[in-house]
Amino acid sequence: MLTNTLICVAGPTASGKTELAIRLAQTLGGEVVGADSMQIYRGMAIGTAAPTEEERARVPHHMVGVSEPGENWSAARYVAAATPIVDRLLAAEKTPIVCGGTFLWMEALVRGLTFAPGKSGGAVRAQLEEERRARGMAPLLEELRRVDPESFAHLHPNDEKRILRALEVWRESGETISAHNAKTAALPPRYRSICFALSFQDRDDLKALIDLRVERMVAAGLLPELDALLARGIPRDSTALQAIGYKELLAAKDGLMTMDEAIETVKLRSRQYAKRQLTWLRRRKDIHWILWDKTRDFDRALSECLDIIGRESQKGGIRT
RNA sequence: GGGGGAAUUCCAGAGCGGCCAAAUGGGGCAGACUGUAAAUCUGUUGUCACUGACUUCGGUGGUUCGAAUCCACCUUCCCCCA
Repeated sequence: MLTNTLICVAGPTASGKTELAIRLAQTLGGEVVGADSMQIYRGMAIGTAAPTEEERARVPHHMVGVSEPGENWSAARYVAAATPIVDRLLAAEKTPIVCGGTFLWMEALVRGLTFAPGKSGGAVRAQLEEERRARGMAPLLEELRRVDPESFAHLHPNDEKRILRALEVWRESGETISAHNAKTAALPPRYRSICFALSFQDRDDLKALIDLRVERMVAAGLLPELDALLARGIPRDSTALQAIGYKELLAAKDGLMTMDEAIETVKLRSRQYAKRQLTWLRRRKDIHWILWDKTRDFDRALSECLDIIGRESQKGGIRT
């Protein structure tokens, strides 16, 4: 059992994170801490492929299905909520198995990122949005160039979201986001961690599994699940209904496409999402890849992980 | 059976004598990512010996200095009248 280290289980959607995390938790005497921006919501189990009742009965899960879908989460809020849980587990000598598809959240938790001030939905942000509506991006871009030339240099002019964010941080704190990020990047990670990423050797196998899983979601009642959310009055523009699967079926309900087209779109968007996840993970050089050959063999994956954990422990610093 | 229309690069779809390896969108591939991240943004996408050359726009043959663009025939598809 590891007592001062957490294990991360990453990988693109449908790669088998949930099952591997549970097996690791069972073997190491740990508990699963979700790191997923959509599985965090209640009532979206089918569409987000969240761990089932049976799976959750095998080992305790945290940060999964804990929020009303109408709420808005962010990486910062997630870190604030998950850190005490991780600390509590470590204090109880249980290994936190951090598992999920939102790698920004996962990394922020492990590294202990402190985000620059300014919360989404704040007054400064509203002001910025208003200025953009009134005068367009050009003056804002010019302000960024003046105020934070470093961010200006590496942000693409079309990347409005990040430009607004950079200005928000500046106006709110008087510190540039580039200075803040440089500062936090230099900090040592809050937790020692060993990270695994699951994927398939051949991406076509991943794609096939994603397609299959979407079909299963539909068969399992994705549409009724969406209807239930709508019946509960979850706003259509909420973060939760931006989730792949829900937004496409919603479009079909609105008559923008047929249900079959919507389902095909869900498959497509899921594949594209998986690709983005892989891009994110590829730049992490400290990650241990576990690659499936055609089918997912969890016995083999588990023993591979345990070998790696054993080797990493030998390197020192990790108490077992 | 008669009349009309269309065939373009992975897909859709512009182009309608030279500025076309061919707009644009989609998809693919690659990348970025520090408070919405299942989001958002970027690059690239005929081949090669890649600031140049070569092969493409249903097929064959013509007209022309020059054709994806014009003509003839052929093939396939669509529509209308029977």
